[in-house]
Amino acid sequence: MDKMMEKMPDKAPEKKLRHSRQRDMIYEYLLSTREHPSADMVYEHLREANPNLSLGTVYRNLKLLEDMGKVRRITSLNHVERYDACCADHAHFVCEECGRVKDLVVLDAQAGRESCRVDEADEIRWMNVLFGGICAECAVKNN
Amino acid sequence: MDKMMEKMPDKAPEKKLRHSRQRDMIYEYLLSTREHPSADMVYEHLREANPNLSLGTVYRNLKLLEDMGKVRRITSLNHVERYDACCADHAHFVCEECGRVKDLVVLDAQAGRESCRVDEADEIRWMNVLFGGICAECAVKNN
DNA sequence: ATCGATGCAAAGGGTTTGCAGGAGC
DNA sequence: GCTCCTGCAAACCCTTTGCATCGAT
Repeated sequence: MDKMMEKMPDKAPEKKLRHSRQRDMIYEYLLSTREHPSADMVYEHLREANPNLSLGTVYRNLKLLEDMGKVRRITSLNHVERYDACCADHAHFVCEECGRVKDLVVLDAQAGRESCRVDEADEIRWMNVLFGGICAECAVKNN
Repeated sequence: MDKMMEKMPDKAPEKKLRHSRQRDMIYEYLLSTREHPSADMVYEHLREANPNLSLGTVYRNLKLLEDMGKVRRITSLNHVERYDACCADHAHFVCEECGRVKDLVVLDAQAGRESCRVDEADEIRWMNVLFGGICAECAVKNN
C-alpha cells in the first residue's frame, strides 16, 4: 500500500560516504540551532552564505544524516518534516499557531515506554512524543 | 511561514453543517475498523459500495470530523496522515515495514504529560505518542 | 581515474481547492 | 429556494529523482 522503507534486515550494502562541505554545513547548522528547522529553513539559512546550494542537496543530506543516526526527523504539523540534531530521547511541543517546536525533557523515557504497554513481540526502534497546543508567547499575543 | 490553522481563539464563526450521507459513511467506517486508515484507504474501501465517491470529499469530511473532535489524525510515516475515530488518549505503534498501526493502552496519560515537564505557560491541547519499529508479524516473516 | 555529491529542474504523490451541478432543510 | 455538499480535475507544495558535471580520494 505505502511503499515503506525497503531496508534489508539491518545489513544494507552501505556504500561508502565521501566527505562533503555541504553535509558538514547542514549538520553544523542543526547542531547550532534549537529551532528544529524544516529542510526549507535549513536551505534558506545556509543559502545566505552559499548562494548556489540546492534544496535537493539539503534533502539528500538530511536523509543521509538521518540514516547515520546523527539527526532525527520530527513529524510535526502540516506535512512538513522538521529536523533535530539531538538524538537523545526527548519529547516535543508544537505550537499550533506559530509552528514553534520546543524541546521537552523526558524524565524517564523507559517509564514512558512501559506506561504504554507495548507488546513485547513488537520491537521498538524509536519513540516520538509530541504535544500540541498554544505556546505561551502566542497566548500572550492573542491575549 | 507555514500557514497554520487559522482558528480564532476558540470561537470560530462556525457555519452550520448539513447532513450528508458521505460523511456518515466515512465516520461509520472509521468507527468500525481498527486499522487507522489513511484518506486513500477510506476512499478505496467506500468506493466499492459507492463507485462515484470522490477523494476530495473524503479529505473534506475527514477534516470536518477532525474539527468536530470526532476523529483524530495520527501523523505516521512517509507523509501519509492516518485517521482514528477514537479520541481517548492512547498511543500508537507503527511498523516500519508493513505500515500497520497498532493501538496502545496508555496506563496513565496524566503521568505521561507530567513526565515530560511541559512548561506550565504552554497550553496543551493534544498529545501524540508514537512508537516505531518492527511488528511481531514482520519479524516472523523476515525470520 | 573512479565514483559519490552537487545543482538544476522536472517529476512524484499526498492534500487542497475552484467550480458547476446536486442534495439537505 | 437558499446553501451546503459533492464530484471532478487542476492546483499546491513538500519531497524525491534523473542527469550532466563537479569534486573527493
